[in-house]
Amino acid sequence: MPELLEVELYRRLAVAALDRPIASVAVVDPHVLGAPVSATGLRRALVGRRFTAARRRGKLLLLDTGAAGGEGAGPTVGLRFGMTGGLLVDDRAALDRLRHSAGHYGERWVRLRVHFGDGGVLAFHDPRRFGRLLLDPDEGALGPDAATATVAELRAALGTRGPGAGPPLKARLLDQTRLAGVGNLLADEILWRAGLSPSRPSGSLSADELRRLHRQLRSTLDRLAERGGSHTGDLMEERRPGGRCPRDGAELARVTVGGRTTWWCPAHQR
DNA sequence: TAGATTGTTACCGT
DNA sequence: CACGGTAACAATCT
Repeated sequence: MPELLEVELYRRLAVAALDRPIASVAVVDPHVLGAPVSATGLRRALVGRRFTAARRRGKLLLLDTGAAGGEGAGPTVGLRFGMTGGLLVDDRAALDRLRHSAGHYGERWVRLRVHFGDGGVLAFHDPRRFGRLLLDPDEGALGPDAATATVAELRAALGTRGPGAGPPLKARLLDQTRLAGVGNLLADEILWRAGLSPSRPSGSLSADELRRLHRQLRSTLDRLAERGGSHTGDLMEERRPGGRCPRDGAELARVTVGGRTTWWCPAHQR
């Protein structure tokens, strides 16, 4: 579920966890910790501190820490939500439902808890266990955030190797090191709205097509944010055999691009 | 039951 | 070596 739009909702929820002293950390499932982080190491890094800022870059949620009393910066916690991760603060969720979780947040899928001195708790929830907690993640490894990327940044992300060159356009949109935040559902929706084929060579866009893609990137994120998330696109209900293009009624094609299932309209996406 | 799933990454071949 | 495609990961849902 979590693409950029969902992680932004998690970020806003996480603001409620700021400036509260961290009393203890319960690693319910050690699997959520990346190899270099141990449960004791994480406790040592966090207990006695507090979260001071909730930031986001692409699909990565970043929680900066400082000393509980005031001065003294601590490590930054990075939360990567994988396919099914979610966040709860004081038992409130950013999203009412999560797919792959029987429509609710179950106790059995809580992988990590951060307890605050006031009795509250921040919980990391992840049925499928692709999510990870990272300490001081390399933010520079991610491309510019898709929600704020400029046309020039988008052009750089796609590459400029010229006509016929480069990987499929969709594969580049999904490459988090070039542009951060777009996942499989958003990529299909954006390309559908922009009228561009997912398999166009990434370097083959004209200046006009590039501007169109940039405009649709922005407007799609705005529109789906209003509607409630990455799964609220016009294409979503048609992602099935026999699904039809909501714009022109043509039967959608299912292909694999960039290793992901891709639905697109051969009639108007060029 | 077989097949699919919204993310990331190690590995393999060109 | 750089680049790009594939499988693997884990658990659940249709």
